[in-house]
Order: sequence, then C-alpha cells, then structure tokens
Amino acid sequence: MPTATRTDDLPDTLRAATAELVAERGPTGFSLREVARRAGVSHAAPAHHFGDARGLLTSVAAEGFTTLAANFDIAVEGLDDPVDRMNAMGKAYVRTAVENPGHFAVMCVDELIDQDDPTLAEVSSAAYGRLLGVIGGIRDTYNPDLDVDAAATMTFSLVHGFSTLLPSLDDLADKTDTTLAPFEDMVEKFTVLMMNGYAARSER
Amino acid sequence: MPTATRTDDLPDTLRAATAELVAERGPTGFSLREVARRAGVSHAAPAHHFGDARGLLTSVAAEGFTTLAANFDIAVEGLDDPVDRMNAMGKAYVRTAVENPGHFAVMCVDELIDQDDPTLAEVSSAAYGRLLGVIGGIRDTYNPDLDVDAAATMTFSLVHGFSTLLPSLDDLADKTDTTLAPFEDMVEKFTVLMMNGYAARSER
DNA sequence: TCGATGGCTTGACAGTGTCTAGTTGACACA
DNA sequence: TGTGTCAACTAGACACTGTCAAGCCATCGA
Repeated sequence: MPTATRTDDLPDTLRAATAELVAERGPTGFSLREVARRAGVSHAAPAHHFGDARGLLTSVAAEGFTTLAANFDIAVEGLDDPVDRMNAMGKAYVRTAVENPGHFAVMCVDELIDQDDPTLAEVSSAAYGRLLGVIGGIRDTYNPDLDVDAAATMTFSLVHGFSTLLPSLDDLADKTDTTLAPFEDMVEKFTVLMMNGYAARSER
Repeated sequence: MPTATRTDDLPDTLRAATAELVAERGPTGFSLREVARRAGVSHAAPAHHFGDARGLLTSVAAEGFTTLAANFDIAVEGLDDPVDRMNAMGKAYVRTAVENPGHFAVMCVDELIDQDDPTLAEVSSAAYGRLLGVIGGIRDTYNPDLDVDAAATMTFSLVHGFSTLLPSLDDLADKTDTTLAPFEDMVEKFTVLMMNGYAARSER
C-alpha cells in the first residue's frame, strides 16, 4: 500500500509534496526522489508526468500564480476606490506568499523553472495584469500625470521584495527580542507612504 | 600545474569561482566540485578552508555585503541633501546587484548561508545601517512625522525587490521586443514617487 | 635532525537526476 | 475469449553530487 497518496491524482499529489518539501528545506533542499518518497511512488514516477525536475517545479510555480491571481480577485471584491484596491492587493500578495511558502519560493528562483512554459507565462501575466489595472485606476482617479509603468514596477518590486524579506525580518525580530508588526499593518503604512510620499506631512 | 589559480590565495580564488559559477547557473546550479575544478584543486580542497558548501557560500555572501556597504559609501560621498543620498544609495544597491550577480544571488537565498555567522551578521547590518541613516535624514529635513522604520523597510523592500525582478523584466522586454529603461532612470523615478507619492501631481 | 602542523589529495560512501527497459492493468475491438 | 494498444508506473544503471577519513608533503620551530 502506498504511504501517502493524498489524492487519486498523482500529479496533484506530487505538486503538493513539492510545495511542502520546499517550504521545509528551501528550493535548494528540494529533491525529486524525496518528493516521490513522500508521495509513495517510485523515484522515476514524477518524470513520467513532468518530464524532469524542472517540469515539476514549473507546474508548482504555475499553481502558485493561479492562486495569487485568484486571491487578488477575492481581495478587491466590492472595493471601488483604487487606493483601497491597491491596499487589498498588496496584502493579498504578501498573504499568498506567507501562506504558500513552498509555492512562493519556487516562483522566485528563475533558473528552477522553465520561463518559456506557455501555461506559466499565461498565469503569471494574468496576475501582473491585475496589478497594472489597479495602478491605472489610481491614475484615473487621483493623478492623470502618474507614470503608470513606473508606479506598477515600483509597487510590484515593493510587495515582492517585502514578501521575500519577511522571513528575514521575522528572524531578526526574534533574535533582537523585538516584535514585528503584522504584515497587514506594514502594507497599510506602505500604501499611505506610496500615495502621499515621504515628503508629505501625515494628516491628522 | 593547476589550471586556473587566479591568485595565490585559494580561499579568494574559490570565492571568485563560486560567484562566477552562481552567476552562470544560478544558486541551485552551484556545485562544490565544479568550483574546485575551476580553481584547479581537488574536490575536497574547499572543505579544508570553509568546512562545507554552506561555509563557502556564507563567505561569498559576506563579501557581497562588504562590497554593498562600500558602494553605498562611495555613492553618497559629497552629497548633502538626503533625497540625493537616498537616490544614490538606491542606484548603488541595484548596480551592486547587477554587477555582482553571483554574490547577490547567494545573498538572497536564506537557507544557502549560515545566518548565525558573526562576520555575515556584522557586514549585513552595517549595510542596512547606512540605509536607516539616510531615511532618518529625510525625516529631519523634510517631514518630522515620517515613520522611519516603515519607510526604511519599504525602501529596502523596494530596491531589493527591483534588483531581484530586474533580470525577469529584462527577459520580458527582450521577448516583447520592447526596451527597458536603464535601471538608473527607473530608480530616479522611484525616488520621485517615494518622495511625492502617487497622489501628488508631478511638477513641471 | 626531528616532530608537528597547515594545506592539500585520494578514495570511499550514500544520495542525487535522468535514461532505458520492462511490468501491469485498463480498455477497444475482433 | 483473445489480442493489441496505451498510460502509468517500476527497477536498474549511470554519472554526478557533498562529506568524511586517511594519507601525503613542504615548511617551520626546536
């Protein structure tokens, strides 16, 4: 009897095992054979579905982008003000990264995945498109002079960088016996700073 | 005769070979034996100086942080205005990442390096301290209400995220036959946006 | 001249990704 | 009922990996 068949769908089981393993050991601690072991199949079974290690990881990354786009949609539901939408999407991005550390880690390491995979390209640009849309809304409502491309790149860089650094910030807080504010509060502050700028006095 | 002894100092040669290899193949394509091969020594020689693979990579990361802090210092030399200083440091961060891709990649992957290494802790917090200092200057000169911690985390997340995403943005530009603005121009725009905010009309 | 030591080499080990060949079971069709 | 096909694996082999133990050897202090 296989030890850990979580679903009847082996590809699904292998993706889940991969995300779990990467979350535990990081993207460099990943091993195809360990994934197969956790899924209760032979060491060569994954190759049958995904070709090679890169194929499996690419599939995991695509799953991550799909989750991200879905979380974006849920987050902005019912929100009309573009700033509220940006704020909500920022939080959704970070939350997705925090709640799916295995997926997120795989998505971040370029050479681990096949960038030319059409499915991956589709889902990742779908997620980025939602971000572009919300920045366009800010231009339309608040500032027609806003450079949307620059602002989008900046916003994306910010949430991505923050999500990447969050574990380190957490560790640092542990070591220095300080407490880190919840990421939602941090994103909230970022949104205010991004809208009003460093030079603007915060209003009462 | 050894094939590729770049200096008389083997640890130095090994660090250089590691950075080169990681730049070529990414942090997951790194191999201790390949590094030894490129340095023209036996496969176990690196272990003699660095203990294990993690020791070597930690040393490379520390070297990267030292370079970063040095580049910060060079960048702000002679600049008095805090905004100019922030701008210069942002560019210096991205430039350091671009010019030292091997070092930067190693610095980014947490589980590859020993976070408890005292040398690493010292040089990395020295680099972060310089960033904190410049944000403090902005508060003093432009806005006493500025939340320095939030702004520092935000600025760090931004430049870090941007540096991380830059290769992907480059690839994307190649594929879509568009051209990406030089990163210095992008950072310049980020600085303006960070100072003035999305909602502020850009002045003529 | 001797012993010790730092800096390396050599060889072995278990673990890895990928390739090839083979097994097993479900299904369509005669 | 028998036959062929095909998907979904398994099993074994290969070259590669990091790490460990042992050994070699030039240099150095006494």
